[in-house]
Amino acid sequence: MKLDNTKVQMKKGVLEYCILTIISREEAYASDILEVLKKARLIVVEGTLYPLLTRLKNSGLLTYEWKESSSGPPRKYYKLTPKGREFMEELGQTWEELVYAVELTTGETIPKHDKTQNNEQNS
Amino acid sequence: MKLDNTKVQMKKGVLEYCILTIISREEAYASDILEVLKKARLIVVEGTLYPLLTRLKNSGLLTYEWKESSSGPPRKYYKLTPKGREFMEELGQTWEELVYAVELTTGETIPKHDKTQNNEQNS
DNA sequence: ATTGGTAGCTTGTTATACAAAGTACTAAAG
DNA sequence: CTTTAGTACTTTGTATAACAAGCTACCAAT
Repeated sequence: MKLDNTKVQMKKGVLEYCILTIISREEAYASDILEVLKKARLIVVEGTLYPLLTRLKNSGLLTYEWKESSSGPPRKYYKLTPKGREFMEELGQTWEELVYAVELTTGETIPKHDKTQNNEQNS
Repeated sequence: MKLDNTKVQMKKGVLEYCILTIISREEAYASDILEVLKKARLIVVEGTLYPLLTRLKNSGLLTYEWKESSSGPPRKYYKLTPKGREFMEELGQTWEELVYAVELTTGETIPKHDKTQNNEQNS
C-alpha cells in the first residue's frame, strides 16, 4: 500500500469528468487536454488519455474530426455530443456529492488551498 | 460506461482516507465504520470494508484488539498506529490537492456545501 | 532516403470495489 | 441438547481503469 498508489486510485473516475469539462469549453485534441490537466497538476500520461477518449467516444459522449496541423500529422479534435454534455453534468453532481461525503466523514477538515481568492475563509 | 460505475471509480482511494479518519477519532469496529459512512451517503458493503481493513492492518497503519460484545460474537476494534496517523495526514493532503485540481480544471464549479465550522452529522 | 518530432494507439500489469457465498460465535427457543 | 436467528468476520471471483512501455503513422527538413 503505497501513497503513490492511493493517489492513483483517487484519480479514478475523476479524470472522465475533468476531460469532459475541458472539451465542453472548446474542442480539443489530446495534447491540449494533457496541457490543461498538467497545469492543474493532474498528471496524466498518453497511455491513460487515449484509451479514455476512445471509451468516451464509443459511449457516444464524444465525437471527433480530423484537422490538419501546420506542423505535423493531423489531429483528432474532440467535442461533446448532447449526451456527453448531459453526462458531464451528472458527473459534476456525483463529484459534488463525493466531496460533500468526504467532508462529512472526515469532519470538514478540508481547508481550501492557500489561494488568495476566497474571502469567506475562517478557521 | 455507466454512471454507477463511474461513481464507484470516483470512490476509489477516497475510502481509505475516510476510514482512517473515522478510526482516528475513536477506535471502531466494522459496523461502526459502516454506519458513519452510510450517514455520509458513502455506501460501502462489507465485502469492500473488511479486505480494506485487513490491508491497512497488514501495512502497519492499523492495529486491532478483540473485545467482547454483550450481544453476539466478539468484535475487532481497530485503532490507528502512529504510522497510520501520518499516512492519514498525507492522504488528506492528497485529497485536498485532488479537489483543488478538479476545481481548477472544471472551472471552480464546486460550491461549498456547508461553510460554517460546526459539522453536526445529521443523524 | 534518412532523421527528428508530433500524434495517436496497443499490450500487459496492477490495484481495488463489488457481489455473493461461506465461516464462526452467541443467545434464545424448542 | 439441538435448532434457529442474528451478528461479525472472511474469502473467491469479476470487472474496471490508470499506468509503463513500446509501437505505428504522418509531416517536414536535411
